Amino acid sequence: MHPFPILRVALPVPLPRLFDYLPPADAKPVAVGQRVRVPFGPRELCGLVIEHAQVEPGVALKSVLAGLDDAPLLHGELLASLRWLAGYLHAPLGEVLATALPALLRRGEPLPEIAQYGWCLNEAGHMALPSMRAGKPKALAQWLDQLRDEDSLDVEQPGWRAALRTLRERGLVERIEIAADTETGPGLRPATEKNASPSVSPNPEQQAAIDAILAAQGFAPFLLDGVTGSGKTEVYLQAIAACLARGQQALVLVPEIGLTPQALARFRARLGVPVHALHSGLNDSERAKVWLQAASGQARVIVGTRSAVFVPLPQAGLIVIDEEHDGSYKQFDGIRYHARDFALLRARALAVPIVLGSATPSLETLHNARTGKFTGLRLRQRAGAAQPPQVRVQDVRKRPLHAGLSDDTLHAIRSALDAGGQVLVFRNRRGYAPVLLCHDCGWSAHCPRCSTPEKPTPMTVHAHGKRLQCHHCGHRKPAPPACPDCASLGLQPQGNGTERIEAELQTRFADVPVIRIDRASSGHRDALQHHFDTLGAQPGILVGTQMLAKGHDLPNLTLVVVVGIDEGLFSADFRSSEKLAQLLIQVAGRAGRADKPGTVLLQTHHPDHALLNILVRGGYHAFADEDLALREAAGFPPFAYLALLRAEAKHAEPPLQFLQQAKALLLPHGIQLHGPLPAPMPRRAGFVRHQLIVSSPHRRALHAALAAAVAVLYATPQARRVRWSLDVDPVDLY
DNA sequence: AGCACGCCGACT
DNA sequence: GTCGGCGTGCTC
Repeated sequence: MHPFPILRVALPVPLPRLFDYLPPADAKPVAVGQRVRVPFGPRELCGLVIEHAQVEPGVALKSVLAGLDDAPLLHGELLASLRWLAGYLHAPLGEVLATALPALLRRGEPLPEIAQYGWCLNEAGHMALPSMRAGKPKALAQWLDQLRDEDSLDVEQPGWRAALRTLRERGLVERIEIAADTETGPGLRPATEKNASPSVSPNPEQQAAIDAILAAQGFAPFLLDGVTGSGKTEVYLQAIAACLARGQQALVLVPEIGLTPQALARFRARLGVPVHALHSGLNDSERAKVWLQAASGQARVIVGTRSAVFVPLPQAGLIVIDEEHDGSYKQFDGIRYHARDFALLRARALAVPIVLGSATPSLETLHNARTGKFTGLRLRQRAGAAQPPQVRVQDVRKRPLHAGLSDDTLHAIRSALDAGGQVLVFRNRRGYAPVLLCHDCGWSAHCPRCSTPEKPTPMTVHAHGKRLQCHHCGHRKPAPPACPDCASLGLQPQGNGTERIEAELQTRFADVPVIRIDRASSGHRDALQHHFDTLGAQPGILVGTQMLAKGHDLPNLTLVVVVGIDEGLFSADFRSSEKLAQLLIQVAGRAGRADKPGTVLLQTHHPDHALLNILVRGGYHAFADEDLALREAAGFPPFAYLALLRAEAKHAEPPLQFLQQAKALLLPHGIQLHGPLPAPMPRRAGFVRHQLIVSSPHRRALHAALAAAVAVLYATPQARRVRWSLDVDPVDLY
């Protein structure tokens, strides 16, 4: 038989290959990048055509049922970058594409309408205009003497709704679809001097950073390294404005917690063009629209969280990653991509500058800046001449503690409140107490689904001692009234979570509001904002976890208390000290304003700990020097490349067998292997977990080995008996 | 991952 | 006598 044309299709199944189909019966040509509906076993799936090929069929091919789009959905740079990503993560292309596409489009649904509409006076309107009474409708009618973009109404004509309704009822205006090249009056598109609010004049450091970014040609990675309040956003804004002025698109990635309505409002006000937000608050249809608006070039500025790194940028001019060290850029399940790293790849492919901003850059990024791969830009001045906070390490050994707080700390809180200030108490443990212990026999409450005889996982006490909850699997149950082992009534919550600290502070400082901020108390961003709004500028205390480390402005924050960092000082993971240092610097950066210097109080039982002292005396960069040296000596990133192969199942044998086989496959490639070993959390939600760490000082060697092994692993029968995953460049080894 | 086919326990 | 448990096999 002669070879004949076929379509190679990526499908959302965990199989590392493409599937071949005959063109659809209707004989309409299907281009690469178009979605197709195909039969797959007993079901139908939506896939994406990746290649055309001339192939001698080894098997009888089925036909594509239908092409779903008139034009390719993915093409050019984005399609090429996603193909690269699938290779880099050793993941099936179909799954990578399913992760990258908005859910609506991945399901094969029709493209939502994204046409933009404008309003203008019709003939009757032009006739009626001179004789209209003065007022809102007349003012709007005058403005609508030329076609105006619908989006610009909000900005240019506040309170337009009632006026527009009046004009419509009188039949004086009409709504017209705006084609991409239609001329519109000075509305929001394109940017104009008129509606972009004037920029603050940058200080010399900011100006130098802006100049460097604007002078860049083609791919140019920058690290914008500046402390809190040093004005990184101003640099982003000016770089974006310049990008818009060239008629290009800008993509801005922000951490999950950073995409606040205020931040968006600031971008909108300053840039004078619509800013398209892409975050978890949007529904499927809204997400798909923003994605398609980016693809069409209508969306000029896209601000989004991790998954926004997948928007098409046909006229790309700039990518910005704010708080580039933030952990939320890495996806921890499914396709484990790192949005910062993928953004760097895309910037290279798109030949545009990319700005990574942080007060506490990841050690990878810092290393890249030091070796000259990235251009380092420093901002050292705090805006408005704000003083850096004073940091005090407080030795609490042998001191009495009240819900974990020392007398000195309580006094400091009292003084700060009396001076009209606000206080933030930071503790990285949720709940009331981390452990429930029997004072008589030593029994303690453990999670039945996450514990092993060797490694029991305690359940955290919640709801003032009434409930137990496992923070690893979410398992909940009522706290027992008596010890299950000895029937003693002497069950005591041990240790202090945010809930207990809140209770303690409420009784001691009954005259001010005490507000707790953690995952349990503020489920969504609006609740979080509400908490900050209720406090306003009055004296008060905020108690919370990581969520407090950044984001919302507290106008009068003068004291930050950090409790319970000692666990973090001795954690075994190679990245735990980096994370702790970043957290401490970020939390500390929130203290103090122009006229009110801030104080940071670190309570610790290890006042002599080396990391703590380097950090307090020398700041983040001194810490980074030290930690980078340790990483180099120990052969950890950024001086080596890692991958983590994990497997879990109800019983221990299948994961071990699977990883043993993986080890046998990887061994001949001369890379370093560590394991298989029980995972640091050896059981979770009833699953036994093992892992194999794969590393090499050479990226190419690591990937060659992984590629060879993974191909076999997908086909092995052992793989069916476990849930397994490969994490390339794992952020930590947990 | 789904989904079907295929062989062994407690229910109408 | 059946409904259904999940083992294993396949998907162009």
